[in-house]
Amino acid sequence: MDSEDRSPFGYDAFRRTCPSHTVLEMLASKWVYLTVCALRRGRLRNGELARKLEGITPKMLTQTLRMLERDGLVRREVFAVIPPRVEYELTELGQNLAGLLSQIRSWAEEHAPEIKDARARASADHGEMGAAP
Amino acid sequence: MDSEDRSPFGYDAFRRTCPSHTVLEMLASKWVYLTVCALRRGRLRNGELARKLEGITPKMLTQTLRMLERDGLVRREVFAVIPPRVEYELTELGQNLAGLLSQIRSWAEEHAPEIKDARARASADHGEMGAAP
DNA sequence: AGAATCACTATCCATAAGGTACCTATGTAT
DNA sequence: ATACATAGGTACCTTATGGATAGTGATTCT
Repeated sequence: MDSEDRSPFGYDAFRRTCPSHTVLEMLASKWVYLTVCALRRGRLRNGELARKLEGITPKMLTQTLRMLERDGLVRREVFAVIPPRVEYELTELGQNLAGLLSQIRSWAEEHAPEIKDARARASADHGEMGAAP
Repeated sequence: MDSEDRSPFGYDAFRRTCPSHTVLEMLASKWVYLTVCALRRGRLRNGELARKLEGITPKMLTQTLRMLERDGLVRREVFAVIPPRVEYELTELGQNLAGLLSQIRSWAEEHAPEIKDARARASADHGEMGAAP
């Protein structure tokens, strides 16, 4: 039965021409996850985001925010002052998504140890480079 | 307050050296989403997955499955027959995750129209190439 | 005999991620 | 007066990654 696989909306993310597939593609980015999670509890400025998202480069931050804005998940507000001030906040749609993405983040944090162990076991089974006494 | 941002597990996905950050990185792939969703209701063979995940290349399928296996989300079973028979199924950890990823998939399918509209509006505002009467 | 199934593997190329440097405009410090 | 800091970017370049194409070996189907 495939009926369980199809959403009741007529969209099917398994088909690469389906709009929902491109949505999934857009969500499949660690910076999207983290940016949306970071904005979850309120608006932030560019610099605040840059500090919160450890390791993000200005280019990736701008790119990610522009994409989220384009897709209607983030609202960008510019204040005409010097030095410039720009604030970002989630739209309603974005907040809706943020709930789910936060769950994924929590899952990642909760199960990180298990996965770390699994990886260690995998490289021990495979790599097998330790000099056994 | 940052307290709400930190999980009760001592892991913080915002820090790029945290194991949970690498877990998030691993999850940030459309093929991971779709593969885990596809295996949600039972074990499948390589070929069955290849047909279900429209557009995936054999390389990406193998790569994705190997990664999921390495991280303990998928179990791989080989039958020593000719022609070869290999089956994949979710581990308990994988099934646990599949619930969340299915929600993301449903969200993508449910909100695809809104996002499509937002994109159309964005390119209309920006592109602005239509000859206005 | 030739094609198809099956589960991969190897190779190449285009795209995307990522890093560094620089730009705008102002106020402040020296 | 020159230099620096702030803030929010853009431009340029290098390196990973994703994706396309073709091939492997053994067997069954037509």
